[in-house]
Amino acid sequence: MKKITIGEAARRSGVKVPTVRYYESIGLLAAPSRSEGNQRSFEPADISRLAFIRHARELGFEIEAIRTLLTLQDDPHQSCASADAIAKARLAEVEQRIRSLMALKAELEIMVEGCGHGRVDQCRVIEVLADHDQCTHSHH
Amino acid sequence: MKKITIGEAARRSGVKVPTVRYYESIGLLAAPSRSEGNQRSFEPADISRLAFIRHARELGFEIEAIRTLLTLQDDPHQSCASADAIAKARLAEVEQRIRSLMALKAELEIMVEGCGHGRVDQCRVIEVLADHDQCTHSHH
DNA sequence: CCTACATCCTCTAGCGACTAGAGGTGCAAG
DNA sequence: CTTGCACCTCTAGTCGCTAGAGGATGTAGG
Repeated sequence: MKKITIGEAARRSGVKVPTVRYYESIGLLAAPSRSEGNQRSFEPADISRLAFIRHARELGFEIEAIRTLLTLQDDPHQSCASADAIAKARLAEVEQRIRSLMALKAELEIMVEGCGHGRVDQCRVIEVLADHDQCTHSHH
Repeated sequence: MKKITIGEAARRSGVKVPTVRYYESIGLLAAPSRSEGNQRSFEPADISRLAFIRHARELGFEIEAIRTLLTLQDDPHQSCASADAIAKARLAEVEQRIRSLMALKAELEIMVEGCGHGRVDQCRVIEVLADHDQCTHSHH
C-alpha cells in the first residue's frame, strides 16, 4: 500500500493539516503508523473518517457528539437510536437559532433603516442599543 | 450620591458580576472609583453603559465593534456613518448565517426523516455524514 | 462586641475548537 | 549538494467569558 502523508490526507479530506493532528491528539482519529523518518502514514479509512468528521463539523455537531456518532459507525449492529437523537437535538438547536436570528435581523433592519446618516445624536443605531425598551421583540 | 456596588450594577444592567470586571479589565468600561475597603463604586452612567454593551452583545456584535460603537456614543457630534456601517455589516452576517442554517436544517431534516430507527448500518444519519455527495445542497 | 454570612477582592486556569509560530528534521528535484 | 517544501513537536494565543482558590469587607442579628 502506498503511504498517505498528512498533507495528502488533509487535501483529500478537506481537513487542515494542524486540525488532523489536533483530532489525533484528542483521540477522535487513531494515531496512524509512522514512516522511518517519523512521519505519519494514513490509510484510506482514515480519510473517510476525517471526511465524516469534517461533514459533521460543518453541520455544527460538537466534537463530543461526533465522538458518539463515530463509535456508532464503528459498530454497525448497534441501534441507531442515539444517532437519531443526536441529529434531532441538533435540528432543534438549528431551528431555535434560526428563530433567534430572524428576530435579530428584524431589529437590525429597523436600526439600519432608521439611520438618518447624520450625526450620532440622531442615530437610531446607537439609540436602540442604548435603550432596550425600543426593541420590537423581547427575544433576548 | 449613593454607592452602587458591583452586585447592584450587575443586577440592574443584566451583566454578570465577573463579566463586569472582565469588561473593566479590557477597557470597555472605565475603572470606577473605590470605597475605603477597595470595593468598586459605580455611577448610574456605568449602568447605562453596561446595558448598552449587553444589548449589543445580545445582538451578536463583537467586542471590538462595541468598542467602536461606544466611542461614537461618547462623542455625539461625530457622523454616524461608522455606526451605520457596523450595523449593516452585522445585518449581512446575520442574513448569511440564516441562509446557511436553513440549508443545514433541510439537510438535518432529510437525515432524521430517513432514519428507520433500526440498526446503524441502515441509518441515514450515519450514511449521510459519511458521504458528503448525498447532500442535497452543496452549501458547505 | 461578636459571630455568621453574603458579598466583595485578586489571581490563575479552563472552556471549545482550533490556529499561529518557533525551532528543528525529512525528503525529492535539479 | 543544495534548495526548498513538507513534515515533526511543543507552546501559546484566539474569543468572551466562567469557575475556583484564598482572602478581605460589609451587614444583620444576638
